[in-house]
Amino acid sequence: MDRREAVKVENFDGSPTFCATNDHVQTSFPFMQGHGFDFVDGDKSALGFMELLGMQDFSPSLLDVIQVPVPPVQDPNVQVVMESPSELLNQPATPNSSSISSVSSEGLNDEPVNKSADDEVEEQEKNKKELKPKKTNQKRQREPRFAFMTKSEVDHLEDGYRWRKYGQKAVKNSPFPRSYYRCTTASCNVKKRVERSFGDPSVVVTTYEGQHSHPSPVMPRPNFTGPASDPGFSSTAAFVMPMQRRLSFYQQHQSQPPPPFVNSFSPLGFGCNESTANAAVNYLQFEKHFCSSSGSNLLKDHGLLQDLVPSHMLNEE
DNA sequence: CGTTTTTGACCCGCGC
DNA sequence: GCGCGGGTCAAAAACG
Repeated sequence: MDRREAVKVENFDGSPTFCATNDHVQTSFPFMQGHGFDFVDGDKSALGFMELLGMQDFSPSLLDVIQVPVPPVQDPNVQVVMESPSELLNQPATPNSSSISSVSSEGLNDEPVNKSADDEVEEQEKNKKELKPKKTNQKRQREPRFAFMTKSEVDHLEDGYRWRKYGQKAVKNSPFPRSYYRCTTASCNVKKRVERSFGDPSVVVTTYEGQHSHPSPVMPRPNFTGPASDPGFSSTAAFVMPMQRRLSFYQQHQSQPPPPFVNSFSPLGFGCNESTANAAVNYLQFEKHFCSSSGSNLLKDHGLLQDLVPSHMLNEE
């Protein structure tokens, strides 16, 4: 099937969000709204956007697309920047690159360092006395995060990595719970949250936090023929495959070399569910673009979907 | 039997 | 200070 349509999905706060559909899986980027991407139903530019994301050799165009939406009162070099409330929202409305890159580095590169050996011992000693001795003199550090919405009947979309669920919480004002997953790879600190949109229960909102420091553990099956028998794997394949495209995108537009694991990917030429691949491409592209660059583009969310979109974006409508 | 999920309790940040 | 909500822990259960 090649049916595609553009629909509108409501965020938790009721604000509309563009969402393009390709068959039964669709993905949207709420943060685009209000920055030249106020798509409406049937908007052809919206369809083109999704094509850029998932279907064609889109890499340069994708970058352009992302760079176009410059929030008002912001430096043109800074695109859409989402930050944790305690870190950026208190800052003036003229963020500069340095603040962003510093956040990026602390979130992405210093992850294993923020706990010294002394802290480790101290923590263990405290452990005997208290149940959960969290550091009291240090704010909990947040990884860069971004969310995307995917129209799917499956809550937990496969993305090529292995996740272990470590929590589930009821979401305020929503009948659907939020699930918390952590990458099962030992050294990898990536987390993700999965929840269904209250406005449209068919939409799954996936929020990724951090960046994988390892290749996807999922390998293709030799005799894989199609998605019918194993939808989960079809999604997995779809999410792994775009790495090649992702690499070329990175090499063309990033000043620094891609992480080693990107190059370590072997070509995966097996078939996949195209619609799921769209979501996969979307995620991978945006993960790369917003989470791994050294500061030119960094996207963070504030936790929930409404947090993902800066208030000035939401209020622009 | 190892791994993953479930789930209640707990921690933490924030607003009032 | 207190309450609320988000996020995490960890023991027990479930699963393969």
